[in-house]
Amino acid sequence: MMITENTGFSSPRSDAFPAGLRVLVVDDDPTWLKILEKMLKKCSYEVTTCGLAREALNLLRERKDGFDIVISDVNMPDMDGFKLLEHVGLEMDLPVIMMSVDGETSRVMKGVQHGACDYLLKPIRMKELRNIWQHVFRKRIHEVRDIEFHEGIDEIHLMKNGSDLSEDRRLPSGIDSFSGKKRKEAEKHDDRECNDPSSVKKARVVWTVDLHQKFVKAVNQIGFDKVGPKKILDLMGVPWLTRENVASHLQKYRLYLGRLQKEKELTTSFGGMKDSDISAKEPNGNHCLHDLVNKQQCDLASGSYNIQGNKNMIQNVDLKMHEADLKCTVPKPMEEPKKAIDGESSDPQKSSSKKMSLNHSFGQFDSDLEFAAVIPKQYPWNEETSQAQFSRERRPHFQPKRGFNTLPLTYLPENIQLDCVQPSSSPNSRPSSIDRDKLAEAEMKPAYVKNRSQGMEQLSPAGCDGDLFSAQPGSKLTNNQAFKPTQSAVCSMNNHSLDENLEGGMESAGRSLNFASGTDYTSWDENLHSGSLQGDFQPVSTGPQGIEFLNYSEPELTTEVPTFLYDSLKFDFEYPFDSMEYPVIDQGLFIV
DNA sequence: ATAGTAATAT
DNA sequence: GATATTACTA
Repeated sequence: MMITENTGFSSPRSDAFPAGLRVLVVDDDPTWLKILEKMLKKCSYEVTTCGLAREALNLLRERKDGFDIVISDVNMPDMDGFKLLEHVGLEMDLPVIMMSVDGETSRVMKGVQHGACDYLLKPIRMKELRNIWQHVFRKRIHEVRDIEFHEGIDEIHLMKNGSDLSEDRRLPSGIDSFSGKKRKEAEKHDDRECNDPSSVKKARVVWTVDLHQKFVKAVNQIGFDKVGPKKILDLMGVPWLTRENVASHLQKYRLYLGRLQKEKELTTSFGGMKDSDISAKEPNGNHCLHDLVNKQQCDLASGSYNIQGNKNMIQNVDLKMHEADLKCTVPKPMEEPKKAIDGESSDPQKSSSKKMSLNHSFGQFDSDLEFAAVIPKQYPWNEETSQAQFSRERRPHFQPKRGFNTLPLTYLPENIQLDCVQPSSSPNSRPSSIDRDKLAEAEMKPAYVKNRSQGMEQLSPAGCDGDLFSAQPGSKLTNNQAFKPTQSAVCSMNNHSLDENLEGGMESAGRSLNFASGTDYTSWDENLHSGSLQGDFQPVSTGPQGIEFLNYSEPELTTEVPTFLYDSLKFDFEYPFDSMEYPVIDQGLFIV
């Protein structure tokens, strides 16, 4: 399929983070080996450690294609790190990163001269390890660059993207070129290794449900008033994310929240108006909106469940809003101080009122929203692009030799479609408009709504949803997907969430999610929190993901939605399903 | 010098 | 529309 990549290169998605990159770490100090292994794994890399240089060399010789990059200490008893470097350079074209405790220029120089692609000073930080993959891709990049431009530019490009790696101790670009000598030769080899991943380019972060969940979680933990990209980034524990990525997402998130608020206000004050408007579009269940609005007004109301309702509302509103507010930065809601907010932690008041207010919505919505937000895109069926995204999201497997990368991409979409989507797909024929019209379909979703809270059910988005759906392809899926079982589960959850929301705004969101997801709530929660988990799970997920996905997906679909949700948390692949479940929400989330 | 945000570009 | 990047402020 073709994706609409801007890159002009052939390679489809360079976006994916190269999870699974096989790294060989060589250091005579077992402590460092352990530390590095841990850190690298956290970065989603596949790590092999080795205490002896000779042993490392043997390993490399045995498994010619077994590694993508080598990180070696300079000082080692059995063999000088430089020696190893030399051998590796001669016998294989693998990029080698040298490291040592001291940054003595002469040594660094030596490393560079011997072909090291980078030189790290020992207290090595995650930041520096995160982007070592760039060395692996550099060749490709070079190639690409040739196509595109001159050399220098590309490199710079890379550096930028990748980034941190070199930040601290990065060697001059020249160094890279050094190592480059072998690279040429190696290129052929590398090509194979790195092939699929395709060219490098920059990775465009796809905010999957999983990521967004982490994001929200982090936001909640930090406290709305205190949130900042950096803090969020740290809490999220996703190694390959940059502060900029988070900042960007945060912007979007705030925008979204702001919108929500605005809408709220509007609804509140002009509920009638909206209704009328809405009614105009969809006469049927708009009254719900009013009710919803009212509820929403209460911070609690906004609770996750409502979310759906909200979304609907929002969407409706959006339609209107768009024109005027879309960009308005103003939206920041200053309305309520957030009484509810305090619930969480932190002191709500200090920070800007606007934020606070937003926050409210944040937490609550987030949970729900998260799913919704990303999901739509993910669905492959929807668009080719979606596919691309999908793959990326899944993550970055770029493992050259491993087959899984391909797996997910290929089968995922199809399978999913078959199972879940199909209906939707067939629906292609049926236009969105139809969807709306079809209350029956709408009913599906509404089902949850009803279950949750009777009052809410009015909201049942049927009417509103229709719009939403129409708007986004994902919605279709959701509709189709909506299964009775799931719904029931959801409903129960929802109720809980509502209560909770009342108590503590933010948390409620998280909880609600959990509930929604069903069982594993805790586990996933943890995942979110602990970066380490992430790291572990991510990589793992990569390999198995595809497989698991298959297994899970089908069964779960039939059985229970909630399950996958959890799963999804653990394994990205599942998302699709999840998303399916929470269609409505999705749309609403980030509609912006 | 860094972090956050708004604005703008892709 | 989503995300990246830039520019500016604190």
